[in-house]
Amino acid sequence: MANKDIKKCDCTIIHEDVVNKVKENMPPEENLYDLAELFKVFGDSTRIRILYALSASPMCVCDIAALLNMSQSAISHQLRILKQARLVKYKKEGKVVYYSLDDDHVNQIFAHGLEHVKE
Amino acid sequence: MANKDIKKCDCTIIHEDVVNKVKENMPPEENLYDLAELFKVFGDSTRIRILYALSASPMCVCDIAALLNMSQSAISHQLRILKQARLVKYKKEGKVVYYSLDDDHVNQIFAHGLEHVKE
DNA sequence: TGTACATATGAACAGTTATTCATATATTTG
DNA sequence: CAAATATATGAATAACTGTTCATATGTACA
Repeated sequence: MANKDIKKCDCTIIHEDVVNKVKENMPPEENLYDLAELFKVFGDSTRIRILYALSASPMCVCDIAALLNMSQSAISHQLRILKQARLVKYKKEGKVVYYSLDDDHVNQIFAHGLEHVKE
Repeated sequence: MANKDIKKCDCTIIHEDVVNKVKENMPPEENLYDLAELFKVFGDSTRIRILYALSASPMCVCDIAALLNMSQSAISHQLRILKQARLVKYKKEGKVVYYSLDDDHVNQIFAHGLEHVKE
């Protein structure tokens, strides 16, 4: 019953008890999918640099482009992705759009990630 | 001088002071690159599910494949990536290879990520 | 109203990536 | 040694992604 959708795997289930127990405690598929989507956003050095920059100060698009030495268009595209992931927010002042971090978790996720990387 | 490599950006630097200050406080390019590489590993739902499963219990390759209803080969390929990122370790016992989490940060990164996703 | 400028966006292209398939390696057991 | 089984791996392919280029949108100001 608990195994009814185990079929694609081409090998014997060696420890059925372990598999079933772990399966019971797995979070909903959807949560893990969303989590992967979130980390996918962090998984690009341009976006990481944008987030890091914004954690220091809100900035407009041109400033970010200048800071990272990249085209305005490239930055704008990436900001859209960060916006969709609710990681940055923006405030329009005339022609200029100021972006800033939208979430406290960002810094904490960063911190733990950096610990890992530095070891 | 601080601006010597600002050239690719096709727009005016609106707030040079902000840009320069943020630039001074940016971590080394290399660290941010490594950080992005780490998150890239988390940015796939198969790998996320493997990590989550292993956080519940060490498992062998066949068990993981059965649990996730995927081919042994696909799991093995992903385990190699997780191994290279030093996120999982393994112990060989006869024919069977047991994988387990290799890092405490994993759980903490997970936790903060889930907080974000659930909001 | 027209020009300049900050930002956004769609299409295209190049590079990357996850899975599959076939097969190799290694270990156990008969 | 031969057969069975657990795992690893290389090649191929399909899908995805980041940047560029061209252009559109929207605002300020002369």
